Amino acid sequence: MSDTSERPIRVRMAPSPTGPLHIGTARTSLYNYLFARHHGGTYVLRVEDTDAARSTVEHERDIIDNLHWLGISWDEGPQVAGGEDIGSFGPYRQSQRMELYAAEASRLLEAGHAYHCWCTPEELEAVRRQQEANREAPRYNGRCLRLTDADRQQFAAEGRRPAVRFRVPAETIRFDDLIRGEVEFDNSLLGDFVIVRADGVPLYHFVVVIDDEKMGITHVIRGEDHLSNTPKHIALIRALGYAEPRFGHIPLILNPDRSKMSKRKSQTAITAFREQGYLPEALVNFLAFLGWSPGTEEEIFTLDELSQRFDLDHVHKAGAVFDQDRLDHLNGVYIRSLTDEQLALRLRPFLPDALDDEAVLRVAPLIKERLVRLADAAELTAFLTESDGEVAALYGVDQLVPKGRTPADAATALRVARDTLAELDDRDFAADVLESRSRNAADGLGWKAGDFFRPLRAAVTGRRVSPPLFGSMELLGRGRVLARLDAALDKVATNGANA
RNA sequence: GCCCCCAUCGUCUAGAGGCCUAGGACGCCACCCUUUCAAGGUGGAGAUCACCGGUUCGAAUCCGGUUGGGGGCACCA
Repeated sequence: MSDTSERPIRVRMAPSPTGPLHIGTARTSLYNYLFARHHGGTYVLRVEDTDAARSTVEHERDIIDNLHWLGISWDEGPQVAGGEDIGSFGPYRQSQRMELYAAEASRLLEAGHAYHCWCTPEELEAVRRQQEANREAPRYNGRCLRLTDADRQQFAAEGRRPAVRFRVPAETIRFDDLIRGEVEFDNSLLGDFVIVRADGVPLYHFVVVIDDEKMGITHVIRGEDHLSNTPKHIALIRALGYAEPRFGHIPLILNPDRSKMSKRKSQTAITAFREQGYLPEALVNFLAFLGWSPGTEEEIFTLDELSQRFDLDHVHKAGAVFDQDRLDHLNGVYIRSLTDEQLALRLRPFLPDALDDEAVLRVAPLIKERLVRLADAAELTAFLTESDGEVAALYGVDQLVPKGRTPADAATALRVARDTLAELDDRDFAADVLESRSRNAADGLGWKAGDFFRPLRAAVTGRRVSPPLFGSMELLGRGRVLARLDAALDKVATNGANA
């Protein structure tokens, strides 16, 4: 067994384009990236698309785009947009490496480390069911290991095509996991597993081992769900005469019920987070802390800072529940750290075209402090673009009338505000003027501020998630504010009379 | 069923024998600030460190067991 510690560090991420970039894949990729950067190693992207039926170019696009979006870059990887592969260990798509896998399978076959299996899926299923009924471990019973040549000819004559099974040596496999320490498995408990399907497609456990060797991978950092697969990989590595890399298994990201995070129970696609307006900086910061900490009480880090601080010693062993509240908080922190100009730029794709760039820039500082996700901006600023009629439909009388007040009270507040506004001409119309006038009016009535401003807010914005009242009025313009006030007044009058 | 991994506030975590009557953050509650919503500030509730036993003068920290949780056992990755 060769010593990998002398080799230059090479790590990889190996996403499978059978779905959009998953939050767990993103986190594993991030850890590998940080590990490579921290140690000055090489970071490789390899696309695991052997399963042609489930892999799509759209998913590969999504994965690559979103990895870029997160700020994760790689030193070697597949060519995109008709370009060349980057790096000399390619091709970096497994679908382009099929001859290699076939050659290695033949090698194993010839050496007697693998054999043909003619069992049909139905036969296999029957055996499995029988084993379950007998409360035995579900594993291959080794039937095709004892076949005669006559049997084989018979199967071939029936038109059956054989799969290739790896003959797992009955031995104890030990390895020193980078995160979990010494781990030991008894491979005699394993059944011989398929490495090449009957249709000639090589399977994951097989190709991952071949590619990690051929690409010179020294450290395999992956999710804990692969811990029990590692003894299979090591057995394969030995049979093929490869160098054994170091393995490190990071804890899983969990659903709130502590099961492995899944699409069924949680939102897992990075694209979805992106579309909701999470900042990549926030997501990266959040993901890094799901299973790792710098060992101090600091918690806001950029990608570069993480690269400097990251090390496997501080990676946890226990799984971590994905905490949406915490992500939201972090996102707010990052949004607030943006300048108005930066925020406006990020906000642009989330706001309707009807708002021109200048309007977006004016809106940015108004909503910055209450923005959780960029997509929320659409709701916070909806009052700017909706027609007055549509806005009027959004609120009901109950929202116009504060608790403990009557419709008549609400009408008074609205009227005072409208009359105050009417005194101002367009030139004077400014938030600070309006604000001081309104406050005086509320004072004059001896009203609590909240009771006075609540009908105003509902009338002007018609929104539950409220932008700052006076800023909104200024953005809207005097004419439209007056119109909305009048509409609200009508509503209170008619509904109040009916009540 | 078999194998493996894990176990500090609801959640993310600090903690690698005495600094811990266990610290920070999110969330929650209260107050302050703002005569609006947030943001911000201050304070509070919240963990007998899963349980039992051992080692030690001393254990959240080391060892063993128990319980609980998770993962794996595909002609998916």
